[in-house]
Amino acid sequence: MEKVDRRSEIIHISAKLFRERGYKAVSMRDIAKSLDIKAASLYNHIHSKQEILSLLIINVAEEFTRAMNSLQSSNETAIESLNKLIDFHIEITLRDPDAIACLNNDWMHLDKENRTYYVKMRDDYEENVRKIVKRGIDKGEIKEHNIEVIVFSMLSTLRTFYLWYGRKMKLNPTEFKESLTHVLIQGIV
Amino acid sequence: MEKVDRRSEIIHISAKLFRERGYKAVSMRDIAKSLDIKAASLYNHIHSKQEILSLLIINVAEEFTRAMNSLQSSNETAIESLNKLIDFHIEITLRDPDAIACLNNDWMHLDKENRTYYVKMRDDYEENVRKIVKRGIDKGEIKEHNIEVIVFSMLSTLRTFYLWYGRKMKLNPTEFKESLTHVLIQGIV
DNA sequence: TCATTAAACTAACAAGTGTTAGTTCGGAGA
DNA sequence: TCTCCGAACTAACACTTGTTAGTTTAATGA
Repeated sequence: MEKVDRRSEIIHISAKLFRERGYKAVSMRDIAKSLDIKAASLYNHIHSKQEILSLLIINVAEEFTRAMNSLQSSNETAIESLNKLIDFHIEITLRDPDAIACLNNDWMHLDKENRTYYVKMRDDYEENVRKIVKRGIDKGEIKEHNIEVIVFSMLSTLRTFYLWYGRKMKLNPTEFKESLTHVLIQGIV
Repeated sequence: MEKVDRRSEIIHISAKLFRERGYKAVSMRDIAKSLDIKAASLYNHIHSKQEILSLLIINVAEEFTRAMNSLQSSNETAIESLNKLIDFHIEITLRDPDAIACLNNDWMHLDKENRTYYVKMRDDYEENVRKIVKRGIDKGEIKEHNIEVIVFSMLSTLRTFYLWYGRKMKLNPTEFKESLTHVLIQGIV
């Protein structure tokens, strides 16, 4: 009954291995061995190693882009927007931490076409966060600090969340979300 | 007069390449080509590719450890300690961003011995930050949030600082330091 | 001037890389 | 029962990897 198709199995196990060692350090034979088959058999299900990487990275990047766009449309306060931003970062990270690790660490190994596409999405994403913060400052919701510093500190934390959750953190997602939001927005003093 | 020895040249150019593509994706022939020599010639100056990586990572890791230890001894407030922490993170990052990139992304490619040593240093380091935050909470300097969330948010930001500085940030180090300290400690609202 | 030496070179190695071609095999549908 | 066909296999390919051995070269110091 547990009929999950091989293709998804390959992609999931690859994500796990790429996360542990990085794309370049994982060979097709490594992936195959994890599934108890031979490397050549992988090609019955996927076209290339590169395809696995693009699937992993582009899918999750598009997911972030969609989440960001759905934020854009509503007209709420900047702080409300940032709250939702934190929200979906946590949600996506919990759903697929391995893919996020790949995105963070191996995007430069995408082929030219996908790399360009990814970098465009990333830049647009950051620009949107910048706009939210700017809006908050203009309306007096956010203190007048350097925008770049705020954006950078927030995104650094959210992007490397996958490294921390489950390691030392015993909170459930809801508690964690609340705690993180406070720390990122109200500060610690 | 510009007599910098080859060994340091090799290490610096390697750091730059490792940062761009990752340790596994950079070959000895790549490093050699950057210096306009052949791969075999590298071995007149270094013992192995692995040696380059350990030098880069262990040196900067020890630098962080030393900075942390010098913090330990003084008896100042937790906030003052965190201020100094931010300080030397910025300072070390500005001095050697490439080595920090290697440390962040390629530590898992260290040989067993150095990997164990590095992980020990990293864990001790995090534990020390945790202690500072705990001290701050106990003395009422820091709000009673989940310690792990505070430590994680702070270290994530400081560790990925190398990715941001120089890209969009036009501030000089002093201005930047002030801005970052405010954001990390007082929050943004 | 001659011996020494650091640092470059060429050539080669064994192992590992992603990938393709062609084959085998067992189960599903006619 | 026979025919397909997906999914595994073996074998091999062309190329890249880190590294070693042995050689050349140009500069230095006696």
